[in-house]
Amino acid sequence: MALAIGDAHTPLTKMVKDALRERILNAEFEPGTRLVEGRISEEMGVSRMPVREALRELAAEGLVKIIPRRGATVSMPAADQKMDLIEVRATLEALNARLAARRKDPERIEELQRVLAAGESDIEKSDFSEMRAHNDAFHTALGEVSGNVTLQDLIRTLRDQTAMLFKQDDPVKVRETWREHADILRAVIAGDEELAAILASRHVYNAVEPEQATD
Amino acid sequence: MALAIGDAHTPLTKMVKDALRERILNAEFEPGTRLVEGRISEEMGVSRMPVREALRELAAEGLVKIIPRRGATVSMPAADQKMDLIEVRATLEALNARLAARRKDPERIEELQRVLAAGESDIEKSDFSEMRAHNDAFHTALGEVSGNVTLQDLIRTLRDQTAMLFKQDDPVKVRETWREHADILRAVIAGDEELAAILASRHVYNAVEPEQATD
DNA sequence: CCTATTTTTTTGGTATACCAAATATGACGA
DNA sequence: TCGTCATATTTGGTATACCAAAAAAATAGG
Repeated sequence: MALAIGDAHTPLTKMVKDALRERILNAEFEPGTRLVEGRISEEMGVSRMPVREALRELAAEGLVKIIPRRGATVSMPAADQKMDLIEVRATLEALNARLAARRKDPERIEELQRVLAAGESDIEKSDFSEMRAHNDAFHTALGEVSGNVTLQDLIRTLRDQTAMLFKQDDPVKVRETWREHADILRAVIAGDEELAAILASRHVYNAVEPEQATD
Repeated sequence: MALAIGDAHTPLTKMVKDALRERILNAEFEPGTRLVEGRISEEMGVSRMPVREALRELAAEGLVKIIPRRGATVSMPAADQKMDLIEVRATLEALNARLAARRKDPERIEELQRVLAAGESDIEKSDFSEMRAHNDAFHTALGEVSGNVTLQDLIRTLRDQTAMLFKQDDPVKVRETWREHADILRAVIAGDEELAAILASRHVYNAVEPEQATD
């Protein structure tokens, strides 16, 4: 009993969450499986509270579905929701780019250029983990150029929700990705709202839709 | 001690939340005021748990800001965030209408027409509370026509966040609102994505910006 | 074999109580 | 007066324990 990974001092909620997430992603728990609080808490040797919390958070991430009075079940993310997510995210990223092109705050733009350069140098070094960080940084910075905090929050949430569904770091694709970043930034600097919006939207579809669509 | 409104059997969390919300909206608590869990729970005669929960929910609504290890403070929504919210909501409502016009599920459309008729009859009867319910129903139904659940969720959240900031039921405006609903529905039925999107977007600006909105 | 009823599980919601870590506050000495 | 250290508060996180309402499972009846 008790969690296999007994890192004292990391919140139990997080441990429970990670454990569940892994099992879900490993298909150890198939979609539709009921996740009974009591059972999990017993199995992991924690009280129900951190389990509840973990389930809630997983629900926010989209891995679990909670129906009132029915409890939590493993939800099959991908498939049906996948296109929905992409559609929404593309739309918001487009709005974001449009606003960025409209406001184009000089300082933030500089920051963007810095991140862009960093990302491009990561490609040379094939440093994927740095690249991922810079990718996030680029999108974050772009969000800051637009200046719309609400929008940023939503996009971040959507990014979290799609993150694990479509993650992959194909060397070819990565190069493509940063080329697109450069294009978007160029459009933003030029103040071409329409172009920036279109490029940003397309960027989402490209990054997220590998080759073989599961749907 | 204890909540003034002692409705047994309504969750304490909700009572706490409502009480806090009211005081915040009444400016009894000014923006920036610290909301100390212990103090509130004592004052209202409940334990800290429902207070925490209430604060979290209020944070989700945007009335309160929670900074890690710093606790909750009253945030001043409106002003700066207002346009952000509207911008995002308008964009998403536009996407929603666009998708609705694309898929136009016959059954849902019927539902929409029913709600539209109900809303229009509310106008005759000047039944504002019914009207508000039908207004929600209309938007919900429109969301269902589009078929994008993710989108629906986001829009609902945004609607919640804007609800109390811009609420008003002016008899004249109300008539306008339902005329716009009719226009949107017409565009959806006609399958005119572009028009539906534009009308839906404008609808948000109109409903939310008392004077007028020509963006 | 299917349905109605009873029993057992679960979920939600809450109280109470600790504790460690982080923050706020106040007193103190430079 | 100012920076620093000690002390008091708070927040987060968790355990444990109840309870009512709702759902699921088991059982009785037709």
